[in-house]
Amino acid sequence: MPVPKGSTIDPARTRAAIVDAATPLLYERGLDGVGVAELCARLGVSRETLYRHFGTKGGLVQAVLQARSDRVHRWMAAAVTAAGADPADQLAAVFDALGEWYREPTFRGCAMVNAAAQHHDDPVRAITARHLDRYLDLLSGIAARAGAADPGALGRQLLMLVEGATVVATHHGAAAGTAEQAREAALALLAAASRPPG
Amino acid sequence: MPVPKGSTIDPARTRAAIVDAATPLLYERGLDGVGVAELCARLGVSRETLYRHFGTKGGLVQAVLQARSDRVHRWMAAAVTAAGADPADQLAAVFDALGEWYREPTFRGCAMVNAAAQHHDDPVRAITARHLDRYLDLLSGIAARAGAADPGALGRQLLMLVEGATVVATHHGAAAGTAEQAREAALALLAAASRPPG
DNA sequence: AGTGGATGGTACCGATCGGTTCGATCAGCG
DNA sequence: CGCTGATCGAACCGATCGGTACCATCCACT
Repeated sequence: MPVPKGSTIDPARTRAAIVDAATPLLYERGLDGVGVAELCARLGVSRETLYRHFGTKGGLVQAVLQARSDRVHRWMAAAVTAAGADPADQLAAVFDALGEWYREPTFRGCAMVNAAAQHHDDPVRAITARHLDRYLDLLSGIAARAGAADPGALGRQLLMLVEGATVVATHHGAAAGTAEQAREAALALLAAASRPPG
Repeated sequence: MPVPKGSTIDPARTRAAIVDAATPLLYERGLDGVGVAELCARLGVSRETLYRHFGTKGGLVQAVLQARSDRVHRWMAAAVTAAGADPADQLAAVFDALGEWYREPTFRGCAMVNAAAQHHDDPVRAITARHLDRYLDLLSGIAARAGAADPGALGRQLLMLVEGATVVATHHGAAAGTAEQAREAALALLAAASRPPG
């Protein structure tokens, strides 16, 4: 039964379509860079439908950010698991995936960082903070499997490389091998931390 | 002669005062988060004066960003020169300075990254790109003095740590020793690159 | 004292913003 | 068929936006 009881057209499908269509537009032009009018026009959706599903523009923004965070996380997790069991290979896979992202013509930096730079208020910050937390979990897990003495600290250092590489790639173009340099730095840190000190 | 020929009140002084007063406000609330009306009210400046000096709000934004970039660069350069001749000490001084910044209650992330996230258009991007370039020059110089095989590549890796640490500090609070972890990572990369491979 | 440029204060402009409302339309279920 | 609810399209609202115009004021130099 593709349609839930008591309704004719599936609202959940409409909602998902709106989120999917709004995501690239809000990412490219910025959360405040595109108004509701243009948003509805590009989405092929009436104003009333948008407000009935999300209540406010901020609600749509939160839904878009949450969906994007989930998507990025699934993408990264898939890249890691596809890299095999070696923690170094897994870490290299993370930065290779980032390199692919940087080379996409639509790349405009980390959507979470961009969003937080604009709306340093309420619920958006919660979403971006959770996004970074999930990233940290992924990297700390790699650090732990590599036998790092302090997986949490190494994970945070690796997270800095991930976000820093994204910032540098955003501002210095994708041509230079930003992802490759970040990967080498990450592997060097991982190797140093896996080796007992002294 | 504090006053230039042919004028009564020094316009340059007024302009500098406007830039100084607008800087923290635009940094805290975002470039688009504060309107011209409130801006003038907080600055104690009439609308006409602001537009005569900067032509448009974008002109004021560019002047503010340029001034902040200059100030940050002077601050970092001073921290480096005060650290002595050892490149490792100089690099540590950079991250210690960052740590002080992160702990300031007004810290809200890198103003250049925030600005670029909002206005990914022409002149703002030029200012932020030059800001990162100057940062890169500073770090590459340290890498070169440390005898790195590829000072440019190491400089970019260190730049990633600087910007990444700033992002993490912005989203994870200043409590955790973000700057210290970044400093250790940077020193580890510097030591590894100064040592001949193999 | 008088002159002229710099400023403050304020009203005003058109445009756009986010958000609301209303009626027509359309798809599915009984 | 008739009913119900999701949707569209467009008009509309108040607020705010960046920017302009006008005038009184004020300061510094002659």
